[in-house]
Formats: sequence, structure tokens, C-alpha cells
Amino acid sequence: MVLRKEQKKKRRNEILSAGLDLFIRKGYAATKVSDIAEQVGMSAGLLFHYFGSKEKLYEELITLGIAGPMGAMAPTDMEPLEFFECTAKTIFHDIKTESFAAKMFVLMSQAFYNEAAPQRIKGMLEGFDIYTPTVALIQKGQANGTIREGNPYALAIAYWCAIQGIAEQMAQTPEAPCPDSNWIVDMIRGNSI
Amino acid sequence: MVLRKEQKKKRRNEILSAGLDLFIRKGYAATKVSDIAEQVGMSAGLLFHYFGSKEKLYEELITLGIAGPMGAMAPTDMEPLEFFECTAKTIFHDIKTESFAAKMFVLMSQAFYNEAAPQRIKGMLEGFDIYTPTVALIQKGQANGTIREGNPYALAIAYWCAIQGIAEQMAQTPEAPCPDSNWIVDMIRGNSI
DNA sequence: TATAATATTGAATATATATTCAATGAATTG
DNA sequence: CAATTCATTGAATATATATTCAATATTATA
Repeated sequence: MVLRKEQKKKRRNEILSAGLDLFIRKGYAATKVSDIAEQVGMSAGLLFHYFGSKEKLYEELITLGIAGPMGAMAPTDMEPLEFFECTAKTIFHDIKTESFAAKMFVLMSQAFYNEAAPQRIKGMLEGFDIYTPTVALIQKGQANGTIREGNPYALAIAYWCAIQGIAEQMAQTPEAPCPDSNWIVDMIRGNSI
Repeated sequence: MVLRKEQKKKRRNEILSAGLDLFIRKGYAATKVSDIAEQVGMSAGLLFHYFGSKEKLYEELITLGIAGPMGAMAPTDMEPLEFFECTAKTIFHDIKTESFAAKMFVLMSQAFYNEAAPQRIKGMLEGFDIYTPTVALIQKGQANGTIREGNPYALAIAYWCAIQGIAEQMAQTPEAPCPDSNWIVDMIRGNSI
């Protein structure tokens, strides 16, 4: 009955999952379509039946990332320190459970900063700026002493890049012990009692 | 007289420098030999006169990294916290001055963890383990209260990966403000008075 | 069951990029 | 200055990998 349709969706997801895994481990350019196909257990030719090209597959992952994990990360009107604690905890929890979300976080960071990402994807990520709202939040926190003194942009970089570095490492060697999210927050924490 | 020889050395260094720059920005696979040649201002063919292959060029960079920046980073018998403060400060200073050393640090990290690095290079980095001595140092610091409690390996990961994440970012966007090395150390600092 | 639609493969093709090479120009040496 | 060696280029070749496609198997529909 609907078997065909469900099977197709499942197969697409398998491809997306394998692609995500390989893209973050090897990078876009070094990941061969045949690698992905092999990891799924299908011929390379068949992959093109599901996704028109390697770039389309990558693009779909980025689209998922924009809609999901990254979207949920947008700063709110929470107390600044609370936001940073909460976000770090969520990401690290995802990392520990090896979730799709955590890998997606790594993929997005790579796509954003690696010059090798396809041009069209670069375009999709234009205006996807996590630093501006983060800086605003940090300034707010500095005003009430919950965030340490220092260049707010530099603090934002320290926070996100530390998380990114650790997330990438965990994606590479999932068996290694995962740092505590509080340690990251201590990097930017103020010394207000 | 010796002009030829000096010119040759200078040219080799230009290639190494351009290669290092592009490898860390795009990754090994996505960096075209013609990109490197263009950045130096020579034909792609000529590059092969200086380095037999793209891989050989990469290999020479890694060799330089092993001998230089990474070698200097090996833990000593210093006070643990002092070592971490000192190392972070040195790396961040290098980053701020956009030195060869800082880029090399990024290259080495990438070569170590990215599965796409050429196999031979992987081999060269075998046994180049920065974590074992770091863990030992952390345990020593935990014993005298200068390093916080927690899984020593996880603390080592937090420290190195945070530095790596920030270094990579700075390599990508050198105009951004650089975090303070002390912030990183605060991540692992104990609360002994 | 017969027919149509879809999934799958493996081989063929296209494309991108690494690498080679013959030819040319510039520097060095005697 | 003549001869030789080295630097350099641009075009040709080799190689790796993305992509297409005709043929076949499988599943759905009537």
C-alpha cells in the first residue's frame, strides 16, 4: 500500500544520516558520493535517484539545520547567564547522546566558516548571524555582573568556538569523555556573588 | 652567485605559506594546487618543480609543525596551572600576530582529527599524543587544588578543543577580536584560594 | 496474472583537478 | 660570449570522482 512511500522516506533519511556523518568527519570536498552510498549500502548511482547531486544532498542537510537545531539556538529574552547555561547544556546533552542535532551543529559551523562550502550554501547562510544577538546578551549580563568584563564580541567568540571545538572533537571520537557544559560557562561567568 | 639558491628557498617558503593558508581555510581536499599556485603568483606546473606533489607539500608542512610549534607545546615539569596559562598565552599571542606558528597549530589539529587527511600523514602523527601528558598534568593539578575536579581526560579535551576552536575561527576571520587566554584557563581552574 | 510504476545496479560518460612534459627564457659559469 | 644549468609556462595527459543511462528486478495496481 503505502510501503513504497515510507520506504522511500526511510531511504532518504538513511542517506541524509550517512551524509551528515561523513561530511562532518571528512569535510564536504573529501566526502565521495560513493562513500555515502557505501555507508548506506546502495550503489552510487541509486543515490542520484534520491538526491539529484552531492550538493543537493548537502543543501538539504543545511536546510534541516537552519530549520531545526540552529533555529532553536537563537537567543531569547532569558536572563543572559541562564541562556548560556541552558544552551551549552542542551548542546552537550545532544553530543553525549550522539544525536542528529549535535552533528548538525557541527555541520552548520563548518559550512559557515569553511571557505570550501558550496557557494549556494554560503548564500543560504548569509544573514544567519548568531554573534550579534549573543553580543547583546553578553552586554546585558555584563551590566548586572553575571558575565565577566571584556570585549563582548571576544567573549561571544570564546563561548561559541569552545563549544564548536568540543562538538567537533566529539563527532570525531564519540568514545571520548565529554566535558561538562558548566566548564564552558565558567569561561564567561562574572564574579558577582 | 648564491642568488639562485636563495631565490629557490624564498619561493619554496612562499608556496609553503600559501599552502598553509589555504589548507586551513578550505581543508586539504578542497584546496586546489592551482589555488596555491595562483596565490603565490606562479603556474601550477611550476609548483611541481618545487614540490613533487600536493601531498608532499602538505607533508612538509606537517613535518615543520611537528618540529616547531607542536614540539614546543609538550608538557614539562612546570606547575600544572602555570603550564596551561603559559601555553594558552603563547598560542593566543601567536594568533593575534597572525604568525606561521598559529596557523600551523590549526593545521596540525585538522590533520590529526580530520579523516580526510592523507594516510601517510596520519602515520606521521601516530604516537603524537598530546592528551596523555596533559591528563597527567591535570591530575597533578587536581591533587594540589589548582585544577578543578572532574574527569581529567574530559578537562584536557575542554582545554585543547576550546583553544583549537578559537584558533580555527581566528584563522578564518583574523579581523575579529581575540579572546583572552585567561578565560580558557578559567575553564579548568580549581577554586583553591 | 498482466501491466505499469518504481527501485536498483553496473557500466559508460562527463568533469574537475593533479601531474607531466616539451619548449622557452633567464641566470650562471667557464 | 658560448655553453650550461635552472626557472617558468602552457598545453597535454592521467586520474579520480560526480553524474547519466540503459537494462533488470521488484513492487504496486487493475
